[in-house]
Amino acid sequence: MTQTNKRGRPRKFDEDETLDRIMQVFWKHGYAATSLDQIAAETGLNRPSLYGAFGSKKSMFLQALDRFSDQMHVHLREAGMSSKGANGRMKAIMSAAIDLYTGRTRLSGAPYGCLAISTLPSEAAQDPEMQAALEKMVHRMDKGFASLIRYENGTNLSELDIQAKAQQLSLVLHGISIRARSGTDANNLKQLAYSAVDSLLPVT
Amino acid sequence: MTQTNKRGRPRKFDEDETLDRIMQVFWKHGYAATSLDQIAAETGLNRPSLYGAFGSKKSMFLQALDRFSDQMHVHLREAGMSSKGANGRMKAIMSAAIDLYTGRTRLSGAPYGCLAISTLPSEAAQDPEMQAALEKMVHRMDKGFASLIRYENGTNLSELDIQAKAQQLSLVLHGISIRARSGTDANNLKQLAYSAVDSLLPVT
DNA sequence: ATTTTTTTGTAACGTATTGCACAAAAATAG
DNA sequence: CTATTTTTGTGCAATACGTTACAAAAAAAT
Repeated sequence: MTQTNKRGRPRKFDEDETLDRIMQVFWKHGYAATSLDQIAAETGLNRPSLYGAFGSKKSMFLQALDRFSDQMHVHLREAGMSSKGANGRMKAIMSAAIDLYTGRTRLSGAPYGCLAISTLPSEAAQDPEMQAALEKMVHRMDKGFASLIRYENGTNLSELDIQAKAQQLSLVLHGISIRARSGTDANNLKQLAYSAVDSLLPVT
Repeated sequence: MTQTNKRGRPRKFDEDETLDRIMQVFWKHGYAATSLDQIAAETGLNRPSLYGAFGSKKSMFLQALDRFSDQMHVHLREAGMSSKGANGRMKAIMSAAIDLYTGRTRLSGAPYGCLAISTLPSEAAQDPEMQAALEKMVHRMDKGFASLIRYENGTNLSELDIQAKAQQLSLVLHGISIRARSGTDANNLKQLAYSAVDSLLPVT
């Protein structure tokens, strides 16, 4: 198996746990306004150790982003399983996303919105890698919503309509992330999200 | 009238034109990643002159933001006058906003999305003034859309529904700003926006 | 012409930044 | 026990940052 006993001096920290803390710092302050000193203070490591484990600042950020994306998708997928029908499942997903965005989840400690939507746009115009990361996040969400609609669809919608509706739902969720970051409370956001779901995926 | 002849040495630059250039720099790079040296290079002024005219970096940014907000509202209001009916006017507004977000306007030179939505979220969590600025931008858009719907409404919608629909439309436009920043082209965004308008404000 | 007021531009200050060099420390391998 | 490998932590290098001081310059006022 994965031989965990390597040669040299053992690490003092857990890589995943540290990456979670790194994620929190970027989530709060954004990319540019976060310094490696802040990260070092928050994780308990010093800069050279961070460097050795995660590479440059940008590499740290992109790794934290990947981790966020994966954890968010697990979180939303679980929420979507708790209901039946496109409308109900999508509302459950929206509710879970809003809980995440407003700091009501183990994963998120404060109402910081979506890590990607809150931090990437300000970097995207000056760095193609950041723009690509943003595009990837958006498309991943589109794909997830499309596959849900496709699965629940009673052959009523064309593939084009499915993808259009999925993009509409992503749009709404991104707007909700902005509003979460601006201070709107969770109940208010859920009302908004639910009526958007009702108009896009009526209960029939 | 406003006596433009003041006592001391005259300014070498036009304040409004300079603020427009400052706006462009923040628009592209965001707040934190923009340095005063960049602004100085782009405006042709040196840092002390910038300081004298606009105050601190944050003060510069907030002034550029106010200017953007005003110019955008003029731009959208004009677009909304060119059509009739809630559906048509809102589509015209969406189209104008997307032109602005994708750099097809005199005001915007590149597909940088909305200045506020692209830059403020990453600062909002660590600075209450930035969060307040974001909230103000969002609410101003809500109010504008609500007043259009209210004006065009045939007494069919309650005041609560009007405000809900206005918030939905803001939500959609904010999501579109994100997508513009991620590289989606204008035609694609307009299709998205138009079908959102159709589902929220049907032609009856 | 002299004074007054304002802007300009150089220069500096103090701090914060990313990234790295290097020796000490801590583990395994032989 | 010795050699090898990896991590740790101190410290530093080189630069970039926002902001302010200050003297020269340029206009109006007296």
